[in-house]
Amino acid sequence: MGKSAVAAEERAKPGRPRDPERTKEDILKVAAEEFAKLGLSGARVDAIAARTHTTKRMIYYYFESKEGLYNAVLERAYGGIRQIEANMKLDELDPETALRRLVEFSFDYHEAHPEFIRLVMIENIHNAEHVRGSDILRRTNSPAISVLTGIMERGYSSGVFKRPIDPVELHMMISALSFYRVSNRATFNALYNVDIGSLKTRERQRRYVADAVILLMTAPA
Amino acid sequence: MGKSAVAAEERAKPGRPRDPERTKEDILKVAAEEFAKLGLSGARVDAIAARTHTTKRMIYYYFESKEGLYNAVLERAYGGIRQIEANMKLDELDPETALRRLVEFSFDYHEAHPEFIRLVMIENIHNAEHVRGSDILRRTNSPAISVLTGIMERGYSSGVFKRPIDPVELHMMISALSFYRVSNRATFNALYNVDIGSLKTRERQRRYVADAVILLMTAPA
Amino acid sequence: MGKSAVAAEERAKPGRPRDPERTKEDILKVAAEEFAKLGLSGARVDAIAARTHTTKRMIYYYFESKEGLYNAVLERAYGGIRQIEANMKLDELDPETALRRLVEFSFDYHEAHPEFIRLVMIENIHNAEHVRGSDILRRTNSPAISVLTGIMERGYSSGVFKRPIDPVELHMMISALSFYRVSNRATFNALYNVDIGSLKTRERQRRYVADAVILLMTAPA
Amino acid sequence: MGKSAVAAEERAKPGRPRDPERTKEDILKVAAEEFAKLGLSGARVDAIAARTHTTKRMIYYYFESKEGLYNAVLERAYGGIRQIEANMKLDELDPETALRRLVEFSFDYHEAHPEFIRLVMIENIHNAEHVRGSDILRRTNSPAISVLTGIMERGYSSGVFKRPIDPVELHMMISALSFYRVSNRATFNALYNVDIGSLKTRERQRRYVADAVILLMTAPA
DNA sequence: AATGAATGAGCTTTCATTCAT
DNA sequence: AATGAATGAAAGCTCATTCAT
Repeated sequence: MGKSAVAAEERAKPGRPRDPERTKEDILKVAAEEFAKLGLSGARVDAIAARTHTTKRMIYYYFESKEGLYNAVLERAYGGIRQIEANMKLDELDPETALRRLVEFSFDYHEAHPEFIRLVMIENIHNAEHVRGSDILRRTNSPAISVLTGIMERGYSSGVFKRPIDPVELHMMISALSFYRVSNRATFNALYNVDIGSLKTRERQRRYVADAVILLMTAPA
Repeated sequence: MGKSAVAAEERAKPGRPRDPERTKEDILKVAAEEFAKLGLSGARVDAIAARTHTTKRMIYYYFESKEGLYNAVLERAYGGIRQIEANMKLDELDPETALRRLVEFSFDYHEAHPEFIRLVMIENIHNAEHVRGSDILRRTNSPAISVLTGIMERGYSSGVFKRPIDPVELHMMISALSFYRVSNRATFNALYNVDIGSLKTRERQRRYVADAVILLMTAPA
Repeated sequence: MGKSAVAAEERAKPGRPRDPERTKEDILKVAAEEFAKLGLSGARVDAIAARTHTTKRMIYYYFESKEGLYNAVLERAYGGIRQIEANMKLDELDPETALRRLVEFSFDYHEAHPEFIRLVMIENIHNAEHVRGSDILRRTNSPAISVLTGIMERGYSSGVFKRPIDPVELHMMISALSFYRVSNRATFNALYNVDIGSLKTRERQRRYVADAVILLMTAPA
Repeated sequence: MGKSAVAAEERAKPGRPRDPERTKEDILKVAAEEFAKLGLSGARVDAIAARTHTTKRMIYYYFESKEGLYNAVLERAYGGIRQIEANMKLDELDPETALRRLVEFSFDYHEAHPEFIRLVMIENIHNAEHVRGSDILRRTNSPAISVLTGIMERGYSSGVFKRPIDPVELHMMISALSFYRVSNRATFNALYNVDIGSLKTRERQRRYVADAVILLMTAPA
C-alpha cells in the first residue's frame, strides 16, 4: 500500500455540485447507510465523506458534528414511515378488515425497510437520547396511534372487538411482531439454521401475525 | 457521562491475583456491561480494564483481542438463557398451560435480562458474524425449541392445538413479543410518552402476550 | 544510548507550519537518519516525530504509515545517487580513463554516503520488497548501467577492453568493491582490528579497486 | 479468530526433551533463522519460542535476554566459517593456484550461507557492537587472514605476486566480491531485473572474481 | 458561504521480561 | 535447574474535529 510515497489524507473531489439541498441530501443518504450498517460509534466520518460527492469538511459545515449528522439521519428516517402511515386509507373498511390491513402494512413496511429498523435498534442502544433530544421527533405524534385508535373505537362500538386494550399497547404488539423478524433475523438465522426472511415463509408469517392480533381483539376476553 | 462512572470504585491492583478463573469471570462480567451499554466499537478496552481487578494487559492475555473478549461475552450470555431454558419443568402440565408458562417464562426472562437483550441487539447490528463464528453457539441447539416442540406435539395429539405451525416460527413470535418490549423500550417510551416497562403495565401485557399465543394455537385455523 | 540523543534539541511545535513541502522534507530527512540507524522495525515513529518540527500525526497524514514513510525515504535515497550518476561527464574521456573515473566515482560516492548504504542494507534484509513495490524505483532504470555500457562499447571498439562481460555484472563488481568497504566496516574493523575507513588507507584502496577493474577488462581474457 | 473464547498466550508443548545441550542447540538454530530473516529488533522472542521445542521461558533461562540469544547466535555463526577456513588445505599448491582456490572458496562459502551473510549485515546495522562485546569473536583471529598471509608470502618470494598489499586489505576485496553478490541480491535483482544468483551466471562470475584478484596480484604494479 | 490543511487525544495491541515457586 | 503465569511500558495508528482563510 501507499505505493507512491506521499499521500495526504483527503483527496479533492473533481467538480462537485453547488446545490446545498442536494448536497445535504447526498450526505444524509450515505450517512444513513453507514450508521445503519455500523452504528453511531462504528461509522466513520471519513468513510461517509468518501462515499459522498462532497468533502468531510462540508459534513461539519452543514451538520456541525457526527452526532448532529446522526440526529438528522434519524429524523429523516422516522419522517419516512410517518408520512406513509398518515396516508393509509383504512377509514372506509370495516374494523376487522382495517385492523388486518394495518397489521399487514406494519409487517410489510418493516420487511421493506431494514435500514430504518437498524437505525431504531442503534438508537435504542443509545437509550433513545437522540430521539428525546429532538423536538421534531417528540412533537409530531405518530400517525399510527391515531389511525389504530380510530379503528379500535369503531370496533368496540360495533362489538366486534371485545378486549379492552390501550392502543399504544396494541401498537407495541403489532410492532414487536413486525420489527423482531427483521431486527433479529441475523442471529435467528444463525442459531436456528433457518431463514426467517425467505420469500416462501413471509406470507405465512404475515398471516400468523395478523391472525394473532385479530384473535386477541375478537376473542371473548 | 461515562467518564466519572468508570473512574472510581475499583482500581486495578498491581499485585498478582492468584485465581485465573475468577479473574476471567471478573473481566467477562465487566465487559458484558460495557459492551451492552456501548456496543462493540463504542466500548473501550481501557474502560473495561479500569473497572476490573486486573489490567488491560490481562484482557489481551486471556482473550487475545477486543473481539475475542466480545465473543466470550456473547457465548457466556447465551449460555445463561440456555441453561435456564433447559431446566423448565413443563412436561407434566397440560399442553395449553405448558405453553402459557413457556410464554410467561420467555416474557419474564427478557424483562429480567436487559443486558442480554442489548448484547443480542448489538450482535444483530454486526450481522451475527460472531454467533456464526462460534462453534459453541452454533453447535448447541437452543433448548427452547425442543421444549416448545414437545408441548406442541402433545397439544396437536390432544386436539387442543389446531393451527399447524413450525415450532421455530412460533418461537419467533413468542420471542418477538418478549424481546421488543425491552429492546425498544427507550424509543417507545420517548416517542409515545408512556412507560411500557412500568410495573403496573407489565402484568397486563404479560397476559396479552400469552393470550395472543394461546389463541393463535387454539382457535380454529 | 538513544534515549537522550533523541530527547533534546528539536521539539515539535504546536503552532501551524505553513509549508507542506518543507514539512515533508523535514520528516524525510529525519526519518532517513532514524531508519538508517535503527532499521525499519527498530526505528520509532515517536522518535522520528520528536526530532521533527511537526507531530507524529503529520507523519501519518503525509505518509499514511511507518512503511509508507520508509518507502518515501527509500525513493528519495535512490533518487540522490541516480541524479548524480546521470551527470557524470565521461563521454569525452578515452575508455580506460572513463572506466577508471567511473570506478572512482562509485568508490567515492559510497564512501561519502554511509546513510544511503545502510538504507540499502536494510532494504536487502527486507528482501527488497519495498523496492519491488515502488513504481518509481523499478521504472527509472539506473543511469550507471547506461553510462557504463557506453564506455564499454567504446573500449571494445578501440580494442582496449578485451574481456567480454555483461555491463550489469561489471557494475556489480564495481559496486561490491565500493559498497562492502562501508557496509561491513563495523564488523571488519572489530574483527581485524584495523580501520578500513581511515583516510590514509582510502586512497590506496581506491587505486586497488580501480586497478583490479581495469586489469580485468584490459588483460587478455 | 479466537473462535473458542479463552486462549492464553502460551501453549504448553507436549513432551519436551530434557537434554540441555540439545535444547540450547534447538533454540539457537531457530533463533538464527529468525534473526537472519527479520533482524534483531524485527525478530520476536515469542515467534522464536513457538518454533522451538521449548518455551519462551527457557530462552531466558539459557540466554538471559533477547540480546544474549542474539550474541550466542552470532558467535555460533562465525564459528562455522572459521572452522571451515581453518581446514582449507592450500599449503601444497603453488601460490597463484592457492590464491585462486582461496577466492573460489570464499565465493562458494558466501553463496552457500546466505543466513550467515544476513546475520553479518544485521550486525553491521548495529555497528558491530555485539561483535566488539564478544571476547570469543574478538580473541580468535580469523584463520582466513593467516592462510592468505601464508600464500602471499610464498607468492612474493617466488616473484609471481608483484603488488605489495596488506593481506587484510586483499581479504577485504575478496570478501567484498563474495559477500555483496549475496547480501545485495534482492535489491540488485529488483532494480536491474536480472538474477545475479542464477546458476548459469554463478560460474562465470566466480571466474571474473578470481581473475580480478589474480590479475591485481600478478600484474606489474 | 465554503473549504483545504492540519491536529490533540486517545485507541487497540505488542513486546521483552519478571514473578513466584 | 526448570517453568507456567503474569505484566509495565510503549508502539503504531485512528478519529472527530478545528484552524485559517
